[in-house]
Amino acid sequence: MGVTIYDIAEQSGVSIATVSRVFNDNPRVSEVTRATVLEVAARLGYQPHVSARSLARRQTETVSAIVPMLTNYFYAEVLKGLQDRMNQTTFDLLVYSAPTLDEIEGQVEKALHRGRSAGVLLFSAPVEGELEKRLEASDLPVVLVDCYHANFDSISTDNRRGGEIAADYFLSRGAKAPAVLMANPHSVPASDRLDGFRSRMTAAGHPLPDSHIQVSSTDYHDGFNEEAGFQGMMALLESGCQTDAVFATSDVQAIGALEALRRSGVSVPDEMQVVGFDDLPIARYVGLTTLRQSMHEMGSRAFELLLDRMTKPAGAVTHTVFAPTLIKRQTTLEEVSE
Amino acid sequence: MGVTIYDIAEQSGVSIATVSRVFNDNPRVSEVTRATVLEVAARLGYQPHVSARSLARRQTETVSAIVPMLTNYFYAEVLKGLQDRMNQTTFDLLVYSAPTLDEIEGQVEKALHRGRSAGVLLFSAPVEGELEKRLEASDLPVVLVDCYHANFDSISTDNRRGGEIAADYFLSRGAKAPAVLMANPHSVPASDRLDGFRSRMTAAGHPLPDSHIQVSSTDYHDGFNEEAGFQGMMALLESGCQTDAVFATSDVQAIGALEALRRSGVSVPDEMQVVGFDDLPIARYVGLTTLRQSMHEMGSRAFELLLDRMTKPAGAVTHTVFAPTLIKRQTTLEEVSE
DNA sequence: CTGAAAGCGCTTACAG
DNA sequence: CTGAAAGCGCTTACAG
Repeated sequence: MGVTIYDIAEQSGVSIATVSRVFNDNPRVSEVTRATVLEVAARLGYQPHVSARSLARRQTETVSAIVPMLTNYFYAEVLKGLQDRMNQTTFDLLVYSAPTLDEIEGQVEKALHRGRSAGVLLFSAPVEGELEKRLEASDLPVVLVDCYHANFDSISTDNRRGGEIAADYFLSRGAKAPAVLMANPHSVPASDRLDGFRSRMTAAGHPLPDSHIQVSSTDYHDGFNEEAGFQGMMALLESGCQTDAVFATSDVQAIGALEALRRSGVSVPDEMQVVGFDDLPIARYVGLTTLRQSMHEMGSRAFELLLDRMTKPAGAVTHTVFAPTLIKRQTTLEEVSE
Repeated sequence: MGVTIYDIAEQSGVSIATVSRVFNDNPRVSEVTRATVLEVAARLGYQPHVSARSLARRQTETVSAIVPMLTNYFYAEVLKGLQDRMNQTTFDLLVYSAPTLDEIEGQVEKALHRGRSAGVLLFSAPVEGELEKRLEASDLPVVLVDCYHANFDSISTDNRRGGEIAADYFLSRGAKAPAVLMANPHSVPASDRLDGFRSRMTAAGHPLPDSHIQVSSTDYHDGFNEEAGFQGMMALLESGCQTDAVFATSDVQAIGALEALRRSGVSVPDEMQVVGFDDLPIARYVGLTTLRQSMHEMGSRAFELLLDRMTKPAGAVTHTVFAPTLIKRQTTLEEVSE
């Protein structure tokens, strides 16, 4: 079948050790033999066998990413950043998906499987209990993305800060009775966004009543979905509370809310201001004011953190936090120049 | 480091061959030794080494997918379908991205690398020239997704039919001067959609003038992006042509177009009807009439085709085509019950 | 600078 | 039902 190192050795008149050295850029090979080996290899279309190489080297060149759901734009974009950075290397990317909490452990188990990958990127997972133990027990490098644990490198957005910015912005624009469209409470990013928002409102003397917090009624994507935003907004409108501003914990929820407002004939931003979170490409096209996350950069940095950890397994644990930035558009402003 | 087959053999008092047989479900092992081997393995936390296994077996349990861009919802959803199906097996998924045509070959080369994967899923790639040769030369199973080549199994949406349905629908609703927001012409799916639409208009005695075809001005995602739809719609409005209906070759383009219409004060659907393609989750929330593709199912079927091909390398080549379905919403209808 | 040899951790005929 | 042995295709000290 495949051309092996033996074929090349034979046709080049050298030993397999020398052929191997050539392909490992070992300097202890004369220029002339290097050239002939390369020439023969090219002629025969030789490629080193991936498995044989990792077995002998005791190390792979693949990285595993475990994400809740590819169809969530946030994960797709972070993975894109990861891939773009990885393309500068020879690493390959294995992608596992774990939509629900109980699936995470199983996928982590796969990713951690002996000989499978050189490192693991775990997305948006609460690292505790069995999962925590499993991760601690492994000697593979692990980087957490969009979540946190003191003992592992992590990278995430400052979600709490995002909530604070949203609250401050509403306050500065004179909102009297803001509400929050909240994803599932067990989602750490969502909770942090809510906490930041709430703390700022309280500090400003406008504590957020529980009735102004609408938790996602549907679990899909952890409550980060259009339907949840739509239903939440509807419930808010029907409850009769005098809400004049809504902070949604994601853009997709905000978009569902905008549709609810449109159908209900509530004008945006006059009667209701809306702020989302993420800054999806589409946000611009529905004129959504939102908090932008640096998704692409999170991906590329995540890979670099993993590389660092491979090099220095015992180095100090590091936590990288990106500040979200407020992007103002028509759901809060009348006039916008873009 | 890791626990090997030797450790288990020793502690179980059997040979490594027997241990191996147990883990390969070989029936030629007595129940009692099987039990003790399993017990010892569990106690030691044994996992077969992935690379060693594939080297010895001369086959891997990973599949490679090469997609243009994860951030494109279509690909994310198809991959989701793929993963869901793969999760019923022990296969893992390697994901490569090739945003531009000239990157495809390089990524295909990686995926085809000796010992890397058991099969390749190639998305939306024009299989011709060097790429075609490379694929033909390989003995790995290949399945094309969202593209076509006579010699390889493929799976795709009947894009031409989608265009026809859109045209028929516009005609039935009395549109006088439809226009098309077209993605990049080198995109085969986009061309097919346009062709179907155009042929039907011509057949009905309303041939589509070139001035009514707005080609994407931006290359991002092959012209399948909001900005392209926005600019295209703007150009159409400014051209002064009496367009009253627009078929966009994707939902994202349609959404950009809707924004352009909103800003220009053109009412939808009264003055302008809009139809997209894909049926993204968001389509429902902007009330977009569109042609739905069975993305998830395409993914799962694609994997099954690959499995079939692994089993029967010489079996007849097969082409699976999904019919798109028209989903009617507010961008063409006044009243909709959802 | 180069080669012979051991080893990476499995699988799989071949005997028994 | 079980074991000894060869082999998968590399890498890497160890000699020279």
